[in-house]
Amino acid sequence: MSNVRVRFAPSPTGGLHLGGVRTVLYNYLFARKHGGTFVLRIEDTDQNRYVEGAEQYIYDCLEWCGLTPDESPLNPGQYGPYRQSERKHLYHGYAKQLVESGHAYYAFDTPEELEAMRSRHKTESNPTPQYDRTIRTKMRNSLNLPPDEVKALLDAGTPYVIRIKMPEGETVTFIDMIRGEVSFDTNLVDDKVLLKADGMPTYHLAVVVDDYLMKITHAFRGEEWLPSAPVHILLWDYLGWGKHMPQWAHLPLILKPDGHGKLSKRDGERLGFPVFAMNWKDPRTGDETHGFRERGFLPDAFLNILAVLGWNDGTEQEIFSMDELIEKFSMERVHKGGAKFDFEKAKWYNHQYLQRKTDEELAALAKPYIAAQGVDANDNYLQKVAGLIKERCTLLPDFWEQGHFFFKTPESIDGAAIKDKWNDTKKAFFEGWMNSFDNISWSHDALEASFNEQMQVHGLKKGDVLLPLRIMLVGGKFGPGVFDIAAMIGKEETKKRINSAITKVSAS
RNA sequence: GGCGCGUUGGUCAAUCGGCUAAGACGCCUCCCUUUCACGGAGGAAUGACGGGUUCGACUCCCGUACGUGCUACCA
Repeated sequence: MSNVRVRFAPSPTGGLHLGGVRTVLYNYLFARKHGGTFVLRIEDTDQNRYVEGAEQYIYDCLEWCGLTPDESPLNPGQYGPYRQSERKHLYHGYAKQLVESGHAYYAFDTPEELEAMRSRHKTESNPTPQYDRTIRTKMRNSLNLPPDEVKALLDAGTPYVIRIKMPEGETVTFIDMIRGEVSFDTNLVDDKVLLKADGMPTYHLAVVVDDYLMKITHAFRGEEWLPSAPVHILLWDYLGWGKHMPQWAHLPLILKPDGHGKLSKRDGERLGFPVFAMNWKDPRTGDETHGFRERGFLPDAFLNILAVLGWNDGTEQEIFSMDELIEKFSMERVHKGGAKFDFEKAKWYNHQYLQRKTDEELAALAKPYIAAQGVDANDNYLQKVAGLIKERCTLLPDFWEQGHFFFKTPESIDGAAIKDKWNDTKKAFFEGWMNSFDNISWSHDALEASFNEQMQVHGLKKGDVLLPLRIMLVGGKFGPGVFDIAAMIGKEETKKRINSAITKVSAS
């Protein structure tokens, strides 16, 4: 086991976005490839955003994907606790240490005062004034207040936050595994809050403290975190942990297929595709957001889709097994730019994965969808059906869509397509063919042979009766070979469907 | 507005100075199949723009444009 340790650190505020799953995947692949440890840490420092069930939902998603963490709140290692809310007592000391070393300070400004500051300094050219090196001299903080007054305020239990004191005129530079060298001017970064008035750390403090304490060696997160990276880099340094700082990689964003901006769950609902890994029902609003699992995606296909959304191995390979991904993945080959999500290609992947399954596996996968229609098919029959229709199936629910006629008599048939050129000869043909049923073995080949024989008898061609037969049996112009279907559904059912269609066509 | 990051066909993308610019999805045509799908063969479609550097630039540098992210006591 190497010393590589990575972590996925979601905040349990809702469903797990496909971008989040990709971050998990990349963490997982990196850990496996390097024989390291994959940690799941719950970032629940904002109690206002706590959502019932969201944490469990994350576990369920990871389980469905097969991306099980080596250490997590459910399976603690030696670096627990793994929920930040349970680590609350750890952070204050570090924040205080930063104040004492002069890299942070107490700020007593109330939300109202901050609000006032922002509106006071707001101008056309500076629409969002920041609490930065120029503003901090005008606020109520331990940098400006006399020491005894600060002490009095503290002793009186006045609410305060601790802010980082951004240095002046420095350039913070670091090497991102994907982007290479990235640098920031500290004059342009504000004094971020490190410890909130409720005693909880903000992300900025927590991520540094926890990554250090959990001995994280490589930190991967979305590109949206890049602007606050200098704060984290500085914190690692100020806390005296510089040489232990993880290597960073900021992953490109996943964007909307149309329009602009990053992909949100709303886009999925609007464009008709899932954005979350699994269905998520918000307990507060009751709103349900659709997931890939319920849409009928296979977890391995889903993961393959995400793996190549921003990464490729430099060859023409499109389909990768988990073992291949582990072997080939490298952060350096992750694309820098954001990628628009393409649902059509996602479906193509799922179709590919479906084709690679055995009929037995497909039957097991399709069974719940068939059962949901009130059909209790036996496994052997289901397997044969699966083998016959799988090329036509892209998503799991397609097994019913494409194969329902194997289980139930079609409720309605496209009669017009038969009636068009219907005549007594054809009627005689079908009756004659049905009469031959008792004299043949019920198989694809025998059915086809007797069908051809009857065609000769009545002077008909395939084009005259093959399509009508299909419609009689399946209801429309789709499905696998007609004789395969007849062979499967049996003699009585075949006769029943033909007779019913003849009656219907003759009557109208 | 400021700052960061990015920019190869409609989409995902290869290319690490030699390109007549791969491949995949999607689209179109044809073949196979008297259904649909699968499969096969073709096709249309790409380096944002302007300057450098270089024998040579999609590849390196600079600028511009555009896109995107951040700019909370949210993550």
